[in-house]
Parts: sequence; C-alpha cells; structure tokens
Amino acid sequence: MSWRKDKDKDDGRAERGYHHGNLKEALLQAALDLISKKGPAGFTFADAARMAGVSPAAPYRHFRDRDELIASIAQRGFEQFESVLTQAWDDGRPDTVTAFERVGKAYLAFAREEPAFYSAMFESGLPPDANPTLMAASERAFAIIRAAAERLAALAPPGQPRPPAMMMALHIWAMSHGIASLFGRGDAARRKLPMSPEELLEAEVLIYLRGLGFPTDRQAEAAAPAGPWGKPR
Amino acid sequence: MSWRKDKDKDDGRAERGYHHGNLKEALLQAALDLISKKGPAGFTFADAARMAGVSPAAPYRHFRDRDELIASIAQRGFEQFESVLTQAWDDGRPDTVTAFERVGKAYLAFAREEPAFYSAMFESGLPPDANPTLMAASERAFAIIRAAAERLAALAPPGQPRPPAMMMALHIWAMSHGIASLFGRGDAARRKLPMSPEELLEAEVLIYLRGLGFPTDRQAEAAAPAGPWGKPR
DNA sequence: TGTACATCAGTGAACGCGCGTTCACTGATGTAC
DNA sequence: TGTACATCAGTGAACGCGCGTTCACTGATGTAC
Repeated sequence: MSWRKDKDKDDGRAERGYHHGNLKEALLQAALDLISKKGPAGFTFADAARMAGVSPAAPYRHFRDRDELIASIAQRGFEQFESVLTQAWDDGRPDTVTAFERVGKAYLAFAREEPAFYSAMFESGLPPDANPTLMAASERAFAIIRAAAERLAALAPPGQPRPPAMMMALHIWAMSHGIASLFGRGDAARRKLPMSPEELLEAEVLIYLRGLGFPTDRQAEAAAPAGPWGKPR
Repeated sequence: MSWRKDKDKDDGRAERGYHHGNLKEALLQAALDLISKKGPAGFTFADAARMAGVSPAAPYRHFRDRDELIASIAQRGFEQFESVLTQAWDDGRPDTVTAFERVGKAYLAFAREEPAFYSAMFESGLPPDANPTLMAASERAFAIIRAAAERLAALAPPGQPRPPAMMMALHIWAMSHGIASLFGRGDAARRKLPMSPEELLEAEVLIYLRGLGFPTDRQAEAAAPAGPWGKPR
C-alpha cells in the first residue's frame, strides 16, 4: 500500500518521489512534535505540512481542517492512554491496592512522556460533545479507572459503608490530573517540589484509601510505624 | 488624573475624546473578555485594542507586548485569588476543618467565576521563572493554603504521626486544581458529572482528612452514620 | 487669570509576514483487458 | 506481458485576511511663570 515505509523517519524533504506514501502519519507525527514544543495552540496546519516536506495544500487530502487533525491526535492519545492504563492495572494483580497505585503512576508517566498527547486530550479546547468518537475513546480510558475503583470498592471492610465506585474513580482521576497538570508535566510550566510527583501522588492515594477505611499496610505498617508520607528521617 | 472615570464601562468606542483616559484598564478588561471566550491563546493584541475602541498602536503605550499584558492579568489574578482564599480561610474560624473546606470551595468558585483569570494563571504557558513578580504573587496565594495546612497539621491527634504541612498543602491544591480543570470550569470543556464539583471536592477532602486521622465528625457523625459522600438515599 | 510650552496618549497609514484555503494542474499508481 | 485509462495524492501559485509592530504625526493635558 505505501512505499518505502522504512525510510519515512527522516525529514521527508529530500529524495522522495511525487507521492509521499505515508503523509497522514507524517502529519500526525509533525503535529505531535509541534504541539509538544509550542502547545496545542501554537501548532499550525502550514507548519505541519512544512515539517512533513509537502506543500501547504497537501494536508487537505487527509484532514478536513486543523481541528480534525487535532481531534485525530486526541483520539489516538486516548487510545494509547487506555492501553497504558490497562497494562498498569493488569486486572488487579498482584493485589488490588498495588495495581490501583500503579494506575496512578502510569497516569503521571503518560502526562510526562507524552505531553503533546496529553495537551491534545485535555487542553485543546475541542468541544467534547461535538465528536462522539473522541468522547467514546475518552470514556473507554476513564472506564479503566472506574473498573479499578469498582474492584477496590468491593473490598471495603465489612464495618465501613461501601464507597460509591464512580465517586472514587472521579477522585482518583482528579488527583492524578491535578498533580500532572501542576507538577508533573514535561514542559517548563511545572513548579518546584520538595518531592517527586510520583511520591506526592502515591502518598495522596494512600491517605485517601485509608480515609475510606482500607487497610494500606500491605508492606507491614505494624513493623514500621510510618505514615503514608514515608518513614521519618 | 483620569477623566470621566464614571463612564468607562460602556464599549468606549463612542463619544470619547482623543484621550481614552483609562485605556490600560480597558485593555485588561477586554483581554479578560477575550480570554474567557477563546482561551489565552485565542486572544490577540489587536483584538483587545479594537474592543477598547482604540487604534492597534495604542496598546503599545501601556504594554511592551502581548506577553506583558497576559502576565499583568495573571498577576492580578493571583492577587485576587489570594484575597479570595484569605477571606475563605478567615484565619481558621469558626473551626479549622470548616475553614479549610471553605478554602477548597473558594478555589472552585474562583475557577468557575473567573475562567479568564484562571486560564491566564495556570494555562497561559508563561515561563514561571521569567517573571519574579508574577511568581511571587503565585507563591503568596499558595501560602494561604499552606498556612491553613499548617494549622490543620498542628491539630493532628496525639496518637498519629504529624503529617507534613507542605505535603498536605500540595495535596489540597492538586485536588482542587484537578477537579476545577476537569469538571468545574465555566467553559464547554467540562465533563458530565453525577454530582456537583463542590460536593465532589468536599467528599474528597473529608476522606483525605480522615485518612490522616482527623476526626471529620463535626456535624455529629455518630448520630447519622453516613460516609463523607453523603447520607444513603 | 492668562499664556507658552513640555509632555502625554492617542492616530492612522504602512510594512512584512504567515496563515488557511482554493484551484486547475500533473506525476505516480493500480487495474482491467 | 503490455497497454489504456481511471484514480489517487501530490504541486505551486494565488487569494484575502488579520496579526504584530513601526513611524511621524497631532490633539489634549498639565504646569511654570
């Protein structure tokens, strides 16, 4: 279908024929580069074409307009996000709490390692209801967190009232997103911190779970009487 | 110093003399309007001038460039934010936990009611270290949250290890910012929710505080054995 | 109180630029026979 | 295997537009005397 798949990682400007062969992909890549450098607003259609080494009219063969390209990126971002979260959750292995925290860390890792995807997903200002496919992808990603919360809620100690899984999922999402936005991004906008974003999130989640009545002592709290914020130094 | 202070709330286009009299203020207001409509990236210098009813060259008498105007807005936003949080905190009256939660609600209210300020403060992409005045204003606002956390930490029950106030402050900030960003903004980007952002945040903070060992039963938990997420229906 | 003058805060025309988008076109590719 | 032709995926020139920024300018204001 496409020719010279093996040579499209260079700038694409030199020694290619009349047909690019993989332009759609190249444009998406170029857009990701530009977004990660200048934010979703700084990205221009013409720039992406230039970066891919084609004329400014070429992108119109593949995307109706700029917004459609950004939506494509957000879409792909949510799919990748979902996959990353699914892997991290690993169906709750080895135990629910551990897996749950791994999901939080995966969230932060994604925001840091894929700032362009993250921007397109959460900061592009696309109206979420205007694009059902995109919204569905977003909801599939959230469903992972929600499923994890569901499993966790089912483990609630008998004495405690069982917390609503939906609420837990929203809380976890907000914690992760808050820390990622304020402290954990790859770009220069992050603020100085006395601890890593990962540690900050882990402590927050542990305190939260404890507040719900979950035992968070899987690593022998009794032996080392430290709070969730680490051992006293 | 300025003339016709009383008449600068209209569009400013009609029946004013050669001198605007209050252009700096009018430009800031125009920028706020534009940002709240189109986001910090959609705002243009020329547009602000047009909205204020002056020629495109006029703003240069008051701001070096576009970035300086946005920084001014962010600065003012942080000052207003600090004032709002200070009022909400009210030096911990009537009790620390109540006041603490009021701070969280004030945070959400600010994000919702002043989306333009909020955008300029947290999403404009200005390098935070490039502008010491701005960073100082930001830190003064955070200091309110931090001071509140400090007071709360001092109330830790004797049995519990005392949580680091800085960490608590960062957690609270991240919770508030996460919920505000995802669900609580005035614009169209917010998502559907089974409960209000305020309720969501209040529950989250209560669970968190309980996880730290604070008694959160100031409204008679014993009498109504409900979780922090409300009474069972 | 009046006048001369420095300063301030605007004007408006012009510039170069890059963007998004369109158009008729053309080279390359795939396929039917 | 070769040829004719439809379709695909680009070109490149052009357009109108709005932006940021500059410049010499000028009307309004405030102040010294």
